[in-house]
Amino acid sequence: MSSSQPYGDPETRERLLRAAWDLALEQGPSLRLADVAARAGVSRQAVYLHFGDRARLLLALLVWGDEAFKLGDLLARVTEARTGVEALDRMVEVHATYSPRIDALARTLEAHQYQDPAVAAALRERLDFRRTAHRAVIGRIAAEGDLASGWTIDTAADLFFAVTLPVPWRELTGASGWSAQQYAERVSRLLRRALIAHP
Amino acid sequence: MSSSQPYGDPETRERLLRAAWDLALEQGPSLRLADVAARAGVSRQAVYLHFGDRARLLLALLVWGDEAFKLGDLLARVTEARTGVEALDRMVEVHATYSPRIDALARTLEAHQYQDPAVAAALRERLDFRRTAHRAVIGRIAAEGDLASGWTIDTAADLFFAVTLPVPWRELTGASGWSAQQYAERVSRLLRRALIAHP
DNA sequence: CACGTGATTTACACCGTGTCAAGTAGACAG
DNA sequence: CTGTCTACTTGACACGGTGTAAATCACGTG
Repeated sequence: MSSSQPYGDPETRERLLRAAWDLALEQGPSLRLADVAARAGVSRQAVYLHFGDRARLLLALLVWGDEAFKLGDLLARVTEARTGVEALDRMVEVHATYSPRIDALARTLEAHQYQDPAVAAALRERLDFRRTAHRAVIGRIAAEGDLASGWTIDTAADLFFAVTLPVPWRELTGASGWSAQQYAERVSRLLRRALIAHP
Repeated sequence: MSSSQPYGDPETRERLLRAAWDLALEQGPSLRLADVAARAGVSRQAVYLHFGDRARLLLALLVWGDEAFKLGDLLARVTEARTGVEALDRMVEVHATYSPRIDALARTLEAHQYQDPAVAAALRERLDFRRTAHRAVIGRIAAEGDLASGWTIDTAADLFFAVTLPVPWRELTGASGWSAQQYAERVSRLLRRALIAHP
């Protein structure tokens, strides 16, 4: 049964998503569907009836997380910034606040992208969306005449995008022990000094 | 049987490692031990006799790759640089040339780190080694008085380390289409402008 | 030539995914 | 009260991959 045509009780679906989310947080990326079902208080087969297979459950979880954490509202704050440079700062802040929330799921998806082309495609699509958002910020900075010499919009945008990926965030806030605020400050400083004409 | 006490014919071991390497390159991170064995012309169980389990095969592969591609020689060029800033450039060049060579294996290890604590630990150790190497370069830059204001050695080193991780490299040279030379130039420029006092 | 030892194979148990068929409990209509 | 539709359960099973145990082979040595 496909997930595009929802099946079953929405309440059960919600319980399954919450259960999967909690388990991803607790037990990391080795998410067993039997555990998800048990946590939600339904049979393992109910998972298949609701989501079809593991990949679609994970993708539903991604959408569910974005809504639960209001990613749209966060991104709106970026476009509402008064200058491009301020938008850059705010974008880094979005990463600082949003990355920890979805990190457990992000790792789960990263782990499964190799075994499942559908997961890989969804992840690729998400990264491309992300790149576009960063490019828009850099484009605005360039339009305001604040892009430092030596960069094109594309190269600067790609660097902005790459530096703020989840993996570097994970290293800096994990192994390096940076707080969310420190991450935002230091990454913003790095990018401003390198990319902005008059920082 | 553990891999610390090598087992069996070294030639067979070498054939297995080559087979695993080739398969990682061809088929990506979903490396099946049966395929490795078939490619090497031995039974699947020979893999277990030589390496114990999947994790130890992958780790042996990592060491084998470092030797085959002379990682030590590349890193020596970094310490031989005449200035810290030149060492930074050379370190970025090392990533530009070395990352594509071991990318297939890196992805395989990244994919399995979640299922296998031994792989995760080995990867963590490698990242810590990498961080130390980057810290040494930044330390040298600071000693020469070229570290820009606003950074400590630790924060600058962590950023240097994080920006040059394999995942950002993969995005920039893959989805963004940068050549190895473009990667080296642009990442060096980013880091010099942000971290160096008089770039 | 028997023999032991190291190298390797054949056979098997296990775990998680995904599928299938049959059954059940409750809501709702006639 | 009967039928039927939905949501889910139960139990079984095939498959693919890992890791293990037992049997077999190759070969140098007495």
